[in-house]
Amino acid sequence: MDEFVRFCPRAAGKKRRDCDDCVARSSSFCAQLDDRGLAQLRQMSVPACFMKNCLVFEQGARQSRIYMIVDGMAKLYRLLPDGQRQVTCFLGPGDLLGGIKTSGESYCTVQATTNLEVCAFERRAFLSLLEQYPKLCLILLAMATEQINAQHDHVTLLGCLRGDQRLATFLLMAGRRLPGELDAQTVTLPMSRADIADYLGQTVESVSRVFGRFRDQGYIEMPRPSVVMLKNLPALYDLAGLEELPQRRAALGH
Amino acid sequence: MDEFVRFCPRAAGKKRRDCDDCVARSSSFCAQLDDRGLAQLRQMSVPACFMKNCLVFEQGARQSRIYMIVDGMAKLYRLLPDGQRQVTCFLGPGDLLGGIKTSGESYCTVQATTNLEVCAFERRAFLSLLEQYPKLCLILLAMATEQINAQHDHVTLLGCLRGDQRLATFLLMAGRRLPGELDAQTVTLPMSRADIADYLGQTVESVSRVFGRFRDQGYIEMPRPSVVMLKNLPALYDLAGLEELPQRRAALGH
DNA sequence: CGTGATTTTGACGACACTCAAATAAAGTGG
DNA sequence: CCACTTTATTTGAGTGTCGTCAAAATCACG
Repeated sequence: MDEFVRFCPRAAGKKRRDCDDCVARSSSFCAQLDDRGLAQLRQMSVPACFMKNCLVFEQGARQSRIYMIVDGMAKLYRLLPDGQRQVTCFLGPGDLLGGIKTSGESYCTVQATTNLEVCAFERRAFLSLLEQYPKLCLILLAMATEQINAQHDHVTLLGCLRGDQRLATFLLMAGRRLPGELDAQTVTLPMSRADIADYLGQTVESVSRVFGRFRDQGYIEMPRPSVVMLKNLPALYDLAGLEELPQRRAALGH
Repeated sequence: MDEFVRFCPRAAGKKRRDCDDCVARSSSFCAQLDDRGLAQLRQMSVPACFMKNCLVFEQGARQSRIYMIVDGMAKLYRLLPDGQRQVTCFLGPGDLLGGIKTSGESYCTVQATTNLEVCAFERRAFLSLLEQYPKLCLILLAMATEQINAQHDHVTLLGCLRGDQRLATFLLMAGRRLPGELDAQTVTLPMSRADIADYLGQTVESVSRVFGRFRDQGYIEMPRPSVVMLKNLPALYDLAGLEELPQRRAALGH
């Protein structure tokens, strides 16, 4: 446990959070374990902390641990040789960091977007638990499938949408995910404009311009850059375009 | 089995392929099963066929079957309400169609890019086999993780690269995957320009222009549009940019 | 060999990027 | 707590890339 404290001084004095108080207990794979399994999992887990901007994993490095986010947000990105960056996803409470890939090589860099509270597992111990609990494996498979769908969404966003449509989609996504009502009017963005830009495949300037246009059009208000109040949800949904699943048949080929 | 024949008349008279002759036997999850498991899997599987351009799954439809590609290529795509299309990936021999998601809802449309030979499983039977063979589940998890990585690559391609870089990446990818040597000079593209464009997030015209420029620059030769000879691999690799993993540290944040 | 679909090419316009500077916000030390 | 420094965000002007529309050339198929 000592080892983890260095990531976050505040972790030192902190009492361990009870599993029953943990978001993951109901939302993540923990929810599917029986009491014995949970006890086993808890025994092999260690609470840990990463400060904002801390690197959790680095692209190409071996990783011997797996983390589950308990609180905060992390971003996952790739760096290109020419210095460009692509943020592939933002992960929050209940999400796993480190994947399950056998090789143990990380193709992505994972960085704490906010201060991060996690539950840490030794990769090897976690894998052996997997073998004992086939059901757990199915759950991870379901989680992986969801991840794939999320990536498909992202690909579609990048491949098909204009800048304003991308940001509208992003804001609605953030509104649904972050604390607040479902009809969320106020969204607190835990990431910088640069993070958003690199997620949306655009430059900071372009993203900022769209923010400005949304403000001028009355779609949003921004008391601070990180606080966005969605004042015209219909307009944003209309822009986003990815939301409703099209029911019509493929008119292509055949 | 009757039912499957309608997809492809040619399947009717065809003798069942022996598992030992199947690409998947060595490359896909079949490789990891013991004799008993393979026998069980084989018993519950049915050979099937889809003709070129046939829809295997439709976006939003329930799917009661899972297919493994034995021969040919399929494309996976999403349709947007406005008619735009995003091809999220091309799948080949050894790849699974239909995912394992519990809901059984397909978020993507799957269409045969070439005539397709598959091995069909009832979803329910397949899932019960999963519970019997925990190891199989781990393999699927590994496959899913690979898919996620592939999607990350795609996201990065769409988010960071210019048109010429995208096509260069695509051609090299195709060269590595399709039949032919590793130093493949000649690539036979089994998909149309429209498919490539929708995969690369561009219009047919833009893609065609890049093809033309590559030809003019001597990077490639095209006896026919579907046959591309890579004449200057270094130049293409240089353009692609995604290939080499950057070893340098993140200079961001922290 | 003729027909229809795919692919290529051209001209023009819109969107997003680059570079540069101003403004606002956040962090630091007195 | 305030002035100062540093960083993040916004705004502006000019350019390049890619999309749109239209037409020609090529390819695939019967």
